[in-house]
Amino acid sequence: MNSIAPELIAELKEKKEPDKGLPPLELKGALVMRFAPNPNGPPTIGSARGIVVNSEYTKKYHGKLIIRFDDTDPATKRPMLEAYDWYLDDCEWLGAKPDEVIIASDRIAKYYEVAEQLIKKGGAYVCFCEQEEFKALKDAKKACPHREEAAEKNLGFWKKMLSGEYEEQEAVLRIKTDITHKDPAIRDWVAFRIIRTPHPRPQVGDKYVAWPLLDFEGAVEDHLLGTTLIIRGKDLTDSETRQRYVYKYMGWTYPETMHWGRVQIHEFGKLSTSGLKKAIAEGTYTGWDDPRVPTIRALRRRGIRAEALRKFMIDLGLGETDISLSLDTLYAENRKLIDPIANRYFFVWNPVELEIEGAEPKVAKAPLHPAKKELREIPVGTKVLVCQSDVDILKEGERLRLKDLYNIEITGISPLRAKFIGTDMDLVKKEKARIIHWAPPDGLKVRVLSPDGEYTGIGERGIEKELDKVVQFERFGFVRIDSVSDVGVVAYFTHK
RNA sequence: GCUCCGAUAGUGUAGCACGGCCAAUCAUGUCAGACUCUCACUCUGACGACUGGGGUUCAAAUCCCCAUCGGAGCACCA
Repeated sequence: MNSIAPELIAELKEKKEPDKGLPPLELKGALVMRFAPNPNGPPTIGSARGIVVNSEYTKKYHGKLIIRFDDTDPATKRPMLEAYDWYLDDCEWLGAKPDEVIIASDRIAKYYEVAEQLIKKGGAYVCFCEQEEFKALKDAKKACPHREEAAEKNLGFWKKMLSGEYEEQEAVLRIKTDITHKDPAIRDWVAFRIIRTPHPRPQVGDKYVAWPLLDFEGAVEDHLLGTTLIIRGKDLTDSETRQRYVYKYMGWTYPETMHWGRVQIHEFGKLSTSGLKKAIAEGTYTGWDDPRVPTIRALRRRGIRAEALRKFMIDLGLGETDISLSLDTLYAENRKLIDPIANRYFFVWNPVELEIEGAEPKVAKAPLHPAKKELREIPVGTKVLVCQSDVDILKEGERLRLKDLYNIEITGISPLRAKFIGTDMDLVKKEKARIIHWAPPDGLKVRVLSPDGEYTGIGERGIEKELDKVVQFERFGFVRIDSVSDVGVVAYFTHK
């Protein structure tokens, strides 16, 4: 076979190895995609999926990527002023710099225009029903009295809505769908409501009282922006059916859509943006980049590479099933990137002093990285620090190796004492003695902030030169050196 | 309750549009071993799945039906 038709073999192989990760797209024309967050908090790991998947497709198919801030709720999901920049910053970090940035609250007038046209076409009406009253009617597949009002009259009501003559809850603009639609979620949905709370953006402030809901704002924007493909969470699947009514009235073409299921991360559980906001305000977390928090900022601070996060997200694919995953895979991905470049250092947490008899002061030499020749030098006297967790399993008389230093025999547990017994590696090779790491008593104070708490101890000198770099604390894990000061070094735990 | 959607190893995923190349891919995980002056890395090996039941067919992970389980929407949130 190989000799008669090698190209067939190649073709078969190609079929067997389709695009790993994201499914290929069947495009009819140019690709325009958007990522549309509400900036009511910083981008989370969940946002990263949207950012990465959208950008991956637009990169692959030479499309256009738009980031659109859906910030049309000044009250319930109130936008956070800093978050706009955080999104742009994290997008850029993730290699997803958008071609265009749109802020919905700057474009309210455009939504008003469409609303007016819809009213004129008889596709929308101002409804004065109380919420429960309308729900009862809707559930019974019955129209409310306002539904049949003439377009002219509705136009008048609409103008009053805009000029602030109605209070909150008093009037809404509804899109006329099919009041008997088999799915109650579709029946005459709300497009605009009154909100008296000023918008946090000073450019907008109290300029408007009639605010569009997401389904309306998104419908208009996706048309205006020329979006050709929408990928979003499956919680928004019904939006498509609702929005299609607007598109039908206006004679627009609806974009293609794809949806993904909910993602839950084991390590973080069910943390909502509002829940996090509260926990931060209460001081449970130190901020939006606390290592225990599922934001992109936190991962960055911990030394996770954008490349690893991208691959992680792409490998998830686009399933509609809800998924529940562990960050282990992300860590494994990241480890592949940082292990070859991270320098190695000793860090002793919960240090215990160990006095060594018969040891001459010397300078220990250890490789900066196991694959490289460069050495780091650590001056040692007759005392070293070792981890409490190593001491816990130590027995008197045990012989062991202090890594890159020399061999000792334990002569006492408390206080901890040992005697120098040589430098020969045979102790490890023939006697299978344990090797533990250590630090000089006059080393650097180090604090490591990790998702499961804080570790404090002493690290060898040299760590202070690695500011902002990811290093490996041997037998501990990878950390990013976050700050270096007189009081010591602060590191953020990356992963094992 | 009404309306949609989904289900492949512990986890995530490929395969499903067009049934046979599938005793099912890849990654991660776990365990064992090799290497190593780290419990890291690397290498080797092992473990582990088509939700269940019917049907169609020579042939079903793939098509059809039912059941079960899971999720989403039914907001003047996004």
